[in-house]
Amino acid sequence: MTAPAQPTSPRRSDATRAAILRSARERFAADGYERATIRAIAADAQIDPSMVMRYYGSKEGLFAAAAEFDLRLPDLSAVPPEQLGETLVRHFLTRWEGDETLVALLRAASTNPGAAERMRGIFTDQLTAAVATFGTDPTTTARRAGLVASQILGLAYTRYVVRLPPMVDTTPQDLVSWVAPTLQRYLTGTPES
Amino acid sequence: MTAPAQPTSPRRSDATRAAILRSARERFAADGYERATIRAIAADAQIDPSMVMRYYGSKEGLFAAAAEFDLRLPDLSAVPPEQLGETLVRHFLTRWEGDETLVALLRAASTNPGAAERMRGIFTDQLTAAVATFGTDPTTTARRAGLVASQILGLAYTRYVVRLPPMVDTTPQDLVSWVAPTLQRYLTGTPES
DNA sequence: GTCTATAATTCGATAGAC
DNA sequence: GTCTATCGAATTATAGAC
Repeated sequence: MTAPAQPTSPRRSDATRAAILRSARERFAADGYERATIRAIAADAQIDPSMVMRYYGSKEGLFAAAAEFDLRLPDLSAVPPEQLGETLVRHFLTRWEGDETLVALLRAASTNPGAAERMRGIFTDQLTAAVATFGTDPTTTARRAGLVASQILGLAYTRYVVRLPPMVDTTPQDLVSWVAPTLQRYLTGTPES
Repeated sequence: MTAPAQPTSPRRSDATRAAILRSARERFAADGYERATIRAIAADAQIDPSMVMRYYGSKEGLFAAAAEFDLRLPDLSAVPPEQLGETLVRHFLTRWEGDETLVALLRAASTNPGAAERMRGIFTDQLTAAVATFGTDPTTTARRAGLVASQILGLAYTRYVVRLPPMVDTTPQDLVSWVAPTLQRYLTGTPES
């Protein structure tokens, strides 16, 4: 994959593929899966619509490529136990403030079954794995991860998708201080606490 | 509106209108705004597609009628202050377990600007008004309502839309005990608490 | 590799017979 | 009030010229 040993092939137009993916993420994030059209994506990337089909086969294939997403969760076992909540909120806010892929996935997962499946996979695999790295009762791991996902995705949904005014106007710092204790309890606490 | 003084008009086929609305809510809830077609809704209601247009004018008009939604929030000023969180979570869970209108709105708001506007209106007006009924600093009311909305909608999104396994499998009782303290703090607490 | 032309569907909406 | 027939527009996807 990353072995350009020959100076003869600087990849003719890999730039085109990258441009398509950028435009696709923008459109999918802004309009959702069905309203984002291949024609519009191609126009944004200033290429011909048929190129999209040639490179990615179908609209589903394009989405699958554009919605590849890694939460890039930090190693939670290296975090002081009482800072887990704060670490997580801060990570998520910075992670998706600069990358609209998650917003695209969030919007698409509302109506597209394949996107919903991918969303389940990401949060089930990546988040559950991260939660499992520090020592709580293994039988509660999945539930703790689910609760964290509910608050994290609710934050993203209200701030980036529906754009509720109070959630849009609040600074990342304030959001962190309000939401961190919630995640902290979901991760390490008990219901009644 | 509600003055059927004449026994002569039992409304010929108001039943048809009601059947259309029921099917519309089902389809909008299951498929979102753009995938839910007038043809499919009419088929579900076992009527002709043109009837939908005749009664509701357009697809947007149909959605507007089908997505009419009242959160039916209880009078929070009559609730013991320390039970506010629990009261709210329990209310929301029962409210939308038996009514798919909110799920329809949740899905549609992801891609349809009009539905998003309605969602903003519902949570800005109804929820903010309810939060304002008990005595906290008025300048924090909007933010508290926004935070509550983020957790409540995140709960609905993960449980009913994306259907994350741990969120689907958890009983309403357990969800209440986990989420109630979160809302309690958003409503009456401080960030650091 | 890039683009034109178009096939094949599908949808919202309209007109008009009965 | 209800239904048939259809229009016009938009979409994904394909075939093939250059």
